[in-house]
Amino acid sequence: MNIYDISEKAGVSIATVSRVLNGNSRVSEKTRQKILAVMEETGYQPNAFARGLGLGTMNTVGILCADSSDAVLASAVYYIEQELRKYQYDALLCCTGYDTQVKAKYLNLLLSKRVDALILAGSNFVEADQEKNQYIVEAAREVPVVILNGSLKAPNVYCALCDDREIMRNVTAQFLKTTDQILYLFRSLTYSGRQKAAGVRQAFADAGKELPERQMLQFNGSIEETRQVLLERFAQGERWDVILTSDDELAVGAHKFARAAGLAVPEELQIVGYNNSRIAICCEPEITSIDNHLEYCSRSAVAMLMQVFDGEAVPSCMSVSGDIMIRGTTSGLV
Amino acid sequence: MNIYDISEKAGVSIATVSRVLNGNSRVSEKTRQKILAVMEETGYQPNAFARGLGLGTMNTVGILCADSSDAVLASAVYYIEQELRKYQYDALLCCTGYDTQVKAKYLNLLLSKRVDALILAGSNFVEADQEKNQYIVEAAREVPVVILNGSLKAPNVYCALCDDREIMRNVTAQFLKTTDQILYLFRSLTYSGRQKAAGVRQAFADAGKELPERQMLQFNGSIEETRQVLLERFAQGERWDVILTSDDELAVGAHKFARAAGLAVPEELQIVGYNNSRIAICCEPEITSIDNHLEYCSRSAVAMLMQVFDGEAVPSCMSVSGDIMIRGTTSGLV
DNA sequence: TTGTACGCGTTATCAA
DNA sequence: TTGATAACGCGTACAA
Repeated sequence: MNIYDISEKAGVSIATVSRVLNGNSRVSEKTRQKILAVMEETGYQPNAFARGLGLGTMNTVGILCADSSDAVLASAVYYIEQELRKYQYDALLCCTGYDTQVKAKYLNLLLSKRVDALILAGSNFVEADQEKNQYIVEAAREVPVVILNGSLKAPNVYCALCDDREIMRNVTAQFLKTTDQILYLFRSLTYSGRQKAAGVRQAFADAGKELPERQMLQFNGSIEETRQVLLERFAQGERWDVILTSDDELAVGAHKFARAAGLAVPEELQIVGYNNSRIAICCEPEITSIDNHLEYCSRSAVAMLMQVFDGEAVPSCMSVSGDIMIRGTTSGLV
Repeated sequence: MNIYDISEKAGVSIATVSRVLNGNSRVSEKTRQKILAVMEETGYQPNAFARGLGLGTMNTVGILCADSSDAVLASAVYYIEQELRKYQYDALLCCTGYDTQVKAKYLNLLLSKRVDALILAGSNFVEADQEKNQYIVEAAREVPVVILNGSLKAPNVYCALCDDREIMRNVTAQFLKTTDQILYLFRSLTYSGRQKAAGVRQAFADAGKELPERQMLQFNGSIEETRQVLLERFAQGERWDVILTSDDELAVGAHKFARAAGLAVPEELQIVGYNNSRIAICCEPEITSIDNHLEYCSRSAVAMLMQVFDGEAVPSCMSVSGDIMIRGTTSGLV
């Protein structure tokens, strides 16, 4: 059932059918009704591919993310998809993993499907080595690229992110008033990973101190493994009053470590998570966590994109504050 | 840059270009190289819409899920997307929410985009009232429909699921050897929700007992709210030796209730979760949970679909056992 | 091995 | 307000 069949049954030309289909041009009410009736009775649906061919778009946006089963990324994908749909865009989802080569490959795959834009969800897309970001810059020559939780200056690239650096500086500074036995436990040096670490360092610098190497611990493992690695360090004599983390999983690991080491939380050890995710409230006491306003950023990212589509002037970067959700694992925060 | 430009620059016809593009028909090595060179230097990419129009497919599968930020559904979506990509299919993601009307609307939206198949992720898609499933049956007249964690008998509908009923019967039966003070705490009566409840009931029936109404508690709230509602019941004098739940969030709520009520776990109260998800291991003691093999089912669902595409004979339903992951919140399970 | 010509189902332009 | 017709870019019989 195509547009010719409809035009024939309705006794009009395909041009007229197309007109009522798209509702822009003027058609007499009588013929419009006639055509609508025929469409109804035949259950006609226009062919999306032909439409795409003619218009050069199928109203589709590609979402790239490393791993949509990760709680944070899953939420981001969800918010993005919801927001896109409000504007009648479909979401083509592509999980890339963390390898740059693979990311580039999949990005180009989506591009070859003629998506109208790309949204890169997650700070892992922007690497410190600018060479490795080149594929993003090139993609932006084809379609607008929006990066969630990452910053990259290039034409046609837009970013929406949280000021991770400032909130980490803030939190660290608060603790530094009473102690500098602070461990910063982080998973990776993605874009926001680097910002967070910089915030911690800056707080130390502002206090006229320097963050000792051994108080920065990079660890990318499960909750159980995190607990283990902290226990080992503890056994070797290391002591901390505060553990800051770059995500809530690590904080849960620290929480379990505290329990295993017999340390009272927050009296003997304070713990701060990041992302304010669901698992932060699964422990007792519940974990104080930094809210990076993922939903707000995600929706804003889409909103920015729509403005770009509309040809409006859009800032290349939008940033929101991180805010502290104070719960039971801290006593020294405001 | 289209196929005509390439053919012109290479001094051949578009047919030949198309042939090297698709690599099926025979082309002399010399002209193939020539054409490839031109493609390379011009950065030519065939137009996916035109291709879709001609072939009637863009190798896209629609994934419907109520809420891709839900941990379980997010994992399902992830596994499905990964598996689809192995077979060179793209995933069009659509989050529908839990309203049947909306689900039907979005399903038809995806259909209008000419997806090659639909995958319905999550047991909430199959309702008890068959009337409400009619839109799925109709969709299956257009394209194959695969349901993950739901069962629906209809032409061109395929299901991959876990035998929730049997494992719940099994677990309940084990506890019934020593006590019948068992509370079954569940969130909703989706397809698998109904199966789980039936399993609990059957175990009671097999033991010659009947599950009292007050030992079935339907509750759809947050962890904190779950804790509250159990505390209220406890305050009213209700006592349980075991709390079985339909998902790990509810189990965490029960866990927090136990702590608040001063009940030792598992000595005074045993708790069983469902889904074997990440949050089951965030508490202390960690929560015994039923593994419904979501990854296996998800990948199998896609595999089934590919076989349907290939015209192979495929069973309309595939089922796997649920298995118990025994952890610290139980003592009476094997 | 290669080329010609048509079909796929729209949208849009230009006349009428 | 309508209709005829040319794009859109590709795949593929059929012919050479």
